[in-house]
Amino acid sequence: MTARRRPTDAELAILRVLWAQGPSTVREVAEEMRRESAYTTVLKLLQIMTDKGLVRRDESARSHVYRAARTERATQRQLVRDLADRAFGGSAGRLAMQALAAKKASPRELAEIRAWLAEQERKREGA
Amino acid sequence: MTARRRPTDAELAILRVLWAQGPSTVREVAEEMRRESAYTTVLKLLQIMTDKGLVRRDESARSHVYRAARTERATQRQLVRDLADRAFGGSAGRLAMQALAAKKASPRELAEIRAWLAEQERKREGA
DNA sequence: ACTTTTCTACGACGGCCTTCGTATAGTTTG
DNA sequence: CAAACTATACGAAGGCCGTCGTAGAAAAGT
Repeated sequence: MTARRRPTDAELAILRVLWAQGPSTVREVAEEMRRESAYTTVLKLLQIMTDKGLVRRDESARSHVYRAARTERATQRQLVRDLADRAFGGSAGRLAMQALAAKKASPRELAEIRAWLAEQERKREGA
Repeated sequence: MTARRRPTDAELAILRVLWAQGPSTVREVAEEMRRESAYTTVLKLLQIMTDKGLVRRDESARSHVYRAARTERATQRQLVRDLADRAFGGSAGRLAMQALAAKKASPRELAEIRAWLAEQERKREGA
């Protein structure tokens, strides 16, 4: 069974680059992170992440090309669920409330939430 | 400069007990966690957490009494902010959206969100 | 008093994370 | 071709985490 372990901080930092840039070589990732980590550190991490299944590696060229194995969204969901379990008694809803309370929302976010709310109510009526 | 580090998994598990039960002795915490950790493990963790400032210790009795140094709410906020930074480009709003998407909300949560939304709009009008 | 129980303190181990240096091999360039 | 460059692989070090055993003091029970 694939008991999913959550990505570590350094792994997440690399995934962020991969999501933003799309499939990349070690050099491309390292270049983007040159303030944070040396080239060989990024390489090593990517190798480990390959073993863990966090990224996929295309070895057809000499410079291997890495891509995230899971989408940003899927990973976010995993992390949210994980945090909900660890600190919110499993309630993603309470987590959401805290997140809202923590920050003023942009108009765009406000609109999204309004839309989401409307949909929830529609579902409720429908049922 | 209290560069706050986030509590580890085991530390958070202990904090959860402390928040739920209020100030407790090692035994009381360990009893609640007997499925997870041995007595001395809980003890050691609490000692480390004392050094880190995560809990406060009252040594006036032979059995020391520990209490969480920060409220559950404050810690939740910290964790939310941390996750937002690491996986949502710093946007707690986007984190909230993901959390909402991940789960059907209860009527109670729905009501809270409606209230929150109304308040946001009131603020916006006022400004 | 002595034995048993109940504490805290401490040390140590194994594991994982992150770091980077070095080795080695393939590629480009003068 | 030889030198310089660029890749991957690998090993090792240092740090923190979580685990628990053991020692030894204090208290309670008999």
